[in-house]
Amino acid sequence: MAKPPVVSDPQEDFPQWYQDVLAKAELAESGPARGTMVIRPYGYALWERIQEEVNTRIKRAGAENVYFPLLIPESYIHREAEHVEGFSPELAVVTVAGGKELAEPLVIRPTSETVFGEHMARWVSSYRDLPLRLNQWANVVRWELRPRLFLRTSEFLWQEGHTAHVDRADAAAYAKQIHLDVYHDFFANVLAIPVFLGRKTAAERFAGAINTFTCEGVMRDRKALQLATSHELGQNFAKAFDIAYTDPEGKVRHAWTTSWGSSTRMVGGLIMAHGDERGLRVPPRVAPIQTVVVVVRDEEGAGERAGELVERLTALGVRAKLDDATHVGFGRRATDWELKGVPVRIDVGPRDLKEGNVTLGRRDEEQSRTVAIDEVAATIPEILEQIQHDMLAEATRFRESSLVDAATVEEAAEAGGSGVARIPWAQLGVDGERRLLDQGVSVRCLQREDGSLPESDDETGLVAILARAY
RNA sequence: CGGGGAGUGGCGCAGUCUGGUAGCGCACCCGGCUGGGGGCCGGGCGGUCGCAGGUUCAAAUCCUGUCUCCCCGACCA
Repeated sequence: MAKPPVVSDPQEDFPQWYQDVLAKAELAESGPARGTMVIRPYGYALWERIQEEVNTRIKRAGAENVYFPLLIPESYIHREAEHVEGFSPELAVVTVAGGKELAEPLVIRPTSETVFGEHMARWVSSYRDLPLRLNQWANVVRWELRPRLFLRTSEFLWQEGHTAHVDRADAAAYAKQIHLDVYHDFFANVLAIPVFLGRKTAAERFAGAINTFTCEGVMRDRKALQLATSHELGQNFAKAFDIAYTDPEGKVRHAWTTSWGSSTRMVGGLIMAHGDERGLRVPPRVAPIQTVVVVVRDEEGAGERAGELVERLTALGVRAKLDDATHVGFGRRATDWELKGVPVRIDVGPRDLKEGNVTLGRRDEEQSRTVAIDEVAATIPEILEQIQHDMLAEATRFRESSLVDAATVEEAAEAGGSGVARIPWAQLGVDGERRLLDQGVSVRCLQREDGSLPESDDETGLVAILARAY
């Protein structure tokens, strides 16, 4: 009856636990080229759900999807000084094609500000063309020194938004809107991950940005993970690529641009924020399979009744799946669904069926219970919502328990080394930031006392959120 | 680039110090029993021990060279 442990203890050895979950829940494995990743069907199903939810929110925020090329002329990258400096070391470059040395090397996009800039410049000529709000789903390549599956792979999948606006205020407002209405909303309400919202310090900012907003999640090992960022690019790229428009007074002005992105790293974040000693736990709203109906043994019409149950659940809008692979032992299948983190499991077998019952178990609870087969389907939507709610509440409690208010830089170093520390930014300062970085503790973001997004780094009363990060 | 470690059936490992017929677990194949939490019993397939050279009657094991991979750090969504 006991549920056997199937992955290593997350308390003991978190990296090992993470590897185990990736392998045993069949999420992903390393690809042939260094730092690349093969995403397996179940891992990709999670990604597809994430994509769907993020994409819906992006469209709601008024951006349209487009597709830009993978290969970028090297000269593009060089047009924005900070941008080149930031990305040069991690570029993969194509120098030979069609059997010949290329006149100009092509870089594999590490991000697409430059190509977007080049084309946005052609599409914008009047203030009436603005704002121009574009997004693309694509793969990018950054030759990282130390890859980790999902968290930092050389090639990864992401969504990158690129927009152009008439002035600074409009660009800033949009970056903020995306940050709150797309990213923050998605993390809180779908992934059930409470995030720290804030601005990056100058040291941590995106190459070429004048401001970077970030969402920082806290993982089960109390390290921080940057889950999404939104950048105000000022006029840096607009000037480099000549994105200019004529205003109502007939004056030609450079636009103000933004960019924002979230990646397959979110899958890693999902695993590390919610996983436990039995594997992955997936919040119902993002779960590709919300309820699995397991045929224990196909006797007493269990197979048929289970099939009917799946149909009823599907009709109720539940993403349900039938597991009638009775040639595989029950224990094996139960463990596999648990590893994959399916929120609800219903076992249909001859023993319970004689009484007209089935067994219902929540992935986030130990005990399962016996319920009438005729009534179980109708209760599932509400149970799923309850699980969604409970998982966010639990993650929020965990985050609060990881957070320590530090009075001194020394205290902050101590607390940030093993959890998350909060200290007034005025007290830490750029010098303190540099000192902590030597100890592996970085400023994850600057935020207001109440946790909201500051308008600028110079606001008084800002606090710095400190932690070790992935 | 700095610091550690590992290369042995498909996967994970032991054996190396102290040379002497290549082993274990998982997976796989066959048969049977099982079946409400990774089943049990029996039988079987599969490896010239990363590569090259050397020492020796004899090398996974000792020596020399070489290649590859992993982990920690620097870089980062």
